Amino acid sequence: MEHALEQAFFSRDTIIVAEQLIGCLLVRKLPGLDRPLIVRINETEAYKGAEDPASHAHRGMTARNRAMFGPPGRLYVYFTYGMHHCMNIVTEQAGVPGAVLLRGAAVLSGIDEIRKLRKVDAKVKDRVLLNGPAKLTQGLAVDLQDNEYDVCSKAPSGNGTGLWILPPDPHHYALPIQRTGRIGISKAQDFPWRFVAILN
DNA sequence: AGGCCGATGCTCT
DNA sequence: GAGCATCGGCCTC
Repeated sequence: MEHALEQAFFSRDTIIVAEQLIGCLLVRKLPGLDRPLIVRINETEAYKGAEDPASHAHRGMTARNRAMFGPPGRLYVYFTYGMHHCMNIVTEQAGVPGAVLLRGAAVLSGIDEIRKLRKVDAKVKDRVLLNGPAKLTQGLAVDLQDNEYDVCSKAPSGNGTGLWILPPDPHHYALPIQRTGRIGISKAQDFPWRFVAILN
């Protein structure tokens, strides 16, 4: 394994982290799989604290959003709509809420296992397998058990579970990035805090 | 290609 | 009790 992104990467302004996570590789190790699942992040959104009306942390810390106030580099996973999970990487510094929602990715390795986890039939195209925040968590088997997991901790050896992030592949051209308003929210839709890789 | 809607249960007021 | 950082199916254009 190459060296994963360290805490210093995440301990910065949430918007910077959201933009720089585009093109990074998300690596997921699952029990019983000899090879990790690897995807390239292509859509993110930044969420902050009191100044962000759309953020779970807008009105302070609660049992659910506690991870957003903790140290950077950990996961903030929450359950929504009675059936879906969404995953964030915590940013800023301990005591200052912030997180980047991972909204979409392209599969680089482990396509068969990811298709199985997504429970899709053979007609579904690779391109749409992980193009949504709840599809991403389902396809990588991330749920509330992973809340507050430290993505900067050492990857597990053997057949344990782990998750970490690698910088963009240096052999790959940098992806052009589009910046837009966040989607799926009812407040602060004008904040341009969503980043999307322009593919092809 | 895009809009509407139901599913389904937790969180916060 | 209302709303939800969603998804997939079904409908119309």
